[in-house]
Amino acid sequence: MLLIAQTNPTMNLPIATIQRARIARDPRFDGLFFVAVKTTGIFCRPICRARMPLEKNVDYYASAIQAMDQGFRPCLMCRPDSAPGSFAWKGVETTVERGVKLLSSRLSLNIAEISEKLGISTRYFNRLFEQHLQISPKRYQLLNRLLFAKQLLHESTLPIEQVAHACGFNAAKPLQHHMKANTGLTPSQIRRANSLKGGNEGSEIIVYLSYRPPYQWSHIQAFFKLREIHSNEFVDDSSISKVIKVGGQNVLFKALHQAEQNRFEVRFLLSDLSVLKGSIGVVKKMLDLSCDPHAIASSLKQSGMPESMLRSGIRLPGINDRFEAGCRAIVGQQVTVKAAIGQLNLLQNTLAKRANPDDLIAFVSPARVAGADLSFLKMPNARKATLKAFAEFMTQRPNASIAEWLTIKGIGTWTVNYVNMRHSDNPDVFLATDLVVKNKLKKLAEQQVNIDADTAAPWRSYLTLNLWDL
DNA sequence: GAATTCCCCTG
DNA sequence: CAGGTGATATTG
Repeated sequence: MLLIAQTNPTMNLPIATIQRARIARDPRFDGLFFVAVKTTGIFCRPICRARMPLEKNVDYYASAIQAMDQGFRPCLMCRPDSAPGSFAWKGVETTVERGVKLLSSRLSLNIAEISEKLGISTRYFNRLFEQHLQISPKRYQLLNRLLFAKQLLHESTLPIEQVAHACGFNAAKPLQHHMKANTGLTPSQIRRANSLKGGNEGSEIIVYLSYRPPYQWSHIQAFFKLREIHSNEFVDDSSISKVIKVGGQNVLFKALHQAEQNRFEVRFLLSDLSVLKGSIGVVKKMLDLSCDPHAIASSLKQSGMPESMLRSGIRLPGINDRFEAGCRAIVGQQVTVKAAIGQLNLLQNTLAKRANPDDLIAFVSPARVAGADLSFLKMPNARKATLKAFAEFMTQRPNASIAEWLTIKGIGTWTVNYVNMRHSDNPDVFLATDLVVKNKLKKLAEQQVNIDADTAAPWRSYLTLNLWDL
């Protein structure tokens, strides 16, 4: 028997395909249909590791909601009730992924603290890590620390003692010891190859971050300038400054573009060196410094994008903070960039007052927005409610996956995709439903220019960006 | 490496 | 519904 409702357009699959997908536990069908077992009253995802039920005992549903409506309860192993893309949904893979991320961005945390953040025992974390990456977390962390130390020795003038602290060591000694043991060189030998001049004035730390040219600074500069939130960031012709939150701390940075050297000179103002690595990561992400412009350009050409329209060296302007990204997306629904940014500035100015009009301060916190009366904003009431619900959600579950935001009323696929494009590390987000993108594609089609978005994979974010004016 | 948890089948 | 089987994830 087949109980798939026609309400789900993806569900026009032949029954034989569904059956085969189930037997094979084919992950490509995960989320497209659900398997309900009549004998137990439990429903699962096609990938569920549980014992395979007999064909005569199963019903198929297009959605978890439908299965639950029919009286089935979600399986405790495969969690068909969780949102696709969430941590619970993706399981072990994301745990390792998050572990790697934490390990390489928070150098001062030990393995026990990381495991705790992941919600698993250190024992299991060790095993998973070893299993997937063939290296222990401890060793991975050490090499990461040394790599970062080497970078700082080369690309900053930070004293060695402070380099050690920035890498999660308690003192210079252990850094010297491990560096010598693993690279054959001591930190001061590495430092000697550094030709950078100038000290670190006060508590300011200067780091030089290079990129692969070409880099179209004018585009990313204009993009950020147009979306500037005045008390949080400052954009001028050659630099961008912003207060970011890293590891619970506020960090001010100023990234100055130095086109001749293909790099940015980045100055950080931070109270604790342990967040330096994370801060550098944020800047790299915002300015898209790791991208390979040549690979992207050739892939965009394949999609049918005319050479004349292709902006060489275009970068994806990133947003590191998830709450900020969500706010920008929600407020930006269905309105011009200008209108949206006006409201964001109003939000920031009303709820996050600065002591001194020249100071830069952090973006308003979720708690502040959740607790505020938002009637001062000029936007539809429904959108204000969404913004507030989103802020509440973020105070409760700041680490929930972005896909889970879909459960909030007023947050749909466009909003989630926009956030994914600007915040996630996946460069393959195509905003097919975006109004500007649609209009542009239509206009191009009228001029006999047909763009096949799929062939731009895995760089479809850049295709989207190229279709926007700014 | 054992114990636990969870699922599905059969009687 | 109870009892038994098999399989995987996770822990101590």
